[in-house]
Amino acid sequence: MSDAAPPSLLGLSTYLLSLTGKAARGRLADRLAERGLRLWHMAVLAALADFGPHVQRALANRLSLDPSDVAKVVDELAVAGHVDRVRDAADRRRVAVSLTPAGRAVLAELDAEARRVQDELLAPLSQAERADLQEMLSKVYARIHSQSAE
Amino acid sequence: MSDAAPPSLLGLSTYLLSLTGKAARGRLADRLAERGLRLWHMAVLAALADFGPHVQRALANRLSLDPSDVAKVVDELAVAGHVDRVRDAADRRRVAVSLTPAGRAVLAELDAEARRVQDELLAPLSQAERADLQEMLSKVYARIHSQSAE
DNA sequence: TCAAATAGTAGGTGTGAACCCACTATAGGG
DNA sequence: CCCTATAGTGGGTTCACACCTACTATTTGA
Repeated sequence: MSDAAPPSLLGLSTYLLSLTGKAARGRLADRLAERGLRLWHMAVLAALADFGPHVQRALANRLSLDPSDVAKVVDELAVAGHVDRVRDAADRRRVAVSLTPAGRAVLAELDAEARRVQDELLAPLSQAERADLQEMLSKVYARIHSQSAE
Repeated sequence: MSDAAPPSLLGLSTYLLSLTGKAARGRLADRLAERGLRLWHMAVLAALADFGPHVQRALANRLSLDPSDVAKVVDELAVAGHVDRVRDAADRRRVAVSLTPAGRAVLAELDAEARRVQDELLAPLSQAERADLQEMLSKVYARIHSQSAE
């Protein structure tokens, strides 16, 4: 039912990135929402899976997320049984967060879900193109990330 | 200051798209904000420039924006002198929205601004890569758009 | 000519994200 | 032993975005 969008916008990669990014984010978020999760939950689970247990402060740094927001996300994951929180015996201020087997299993499902979203979203691209896209986005991301790290 | 992000997320094009899209959107929005504008203002100006005057309902269809939100955006653009609103003589319910010369000039500046953002964001890519990216994103967008149009 | 449909608009709702402050508990250095 | 820094947490603010509802003015068609 919608008419054609303005070509002068569609000629801007910036604009297309913003639109496709929103679509990607939205679709992934929808799948996560079916399990009562949001993107940050997945990000935390992924960080724990990739790098092992974290103190919350470290999670905040790695994910560029506010410590108080980390606390909330971790709390929700703990309630769901996806992570364990154990207070550090040596430094009782710190809380070590680690993945439970259930959390690892959920993450695997979320990853599969994400790949399904990806297949659907990138359907018009050939396998070679998808690889190129991944490569280019990685470069772009690397620059963004290093800049924000300053 | 930020540590490395989880590789299992960065391996997902979905996730990279979402991140880079957010960066693109954010940076562009920042530039627009300096002029007191938001992305929808630019979208409306672009639609008027590309397709000529629109009745508001047509703008809403073209941009997939709620009619009541179109009214607000158009109202702000009219106050700023970027668009004219004239009531249709034949059908006095309708309001034709058209670009003023000032609006056209502002749009040109916004476009230049967007291209600067783009150059900055896509700096790690060669010219050929940027063209490929644009091409791929166009395909992906076309699919998204046709789906939402159903 | 009257009922239904349509264009525009004012105002409000819900949500998610990003941020920020205050507070408690704990640790560590001088 | 105290002063400062740090980890975690609860609470709240702000903002943009998408959406929805109610209402007025106007047109159209039976």
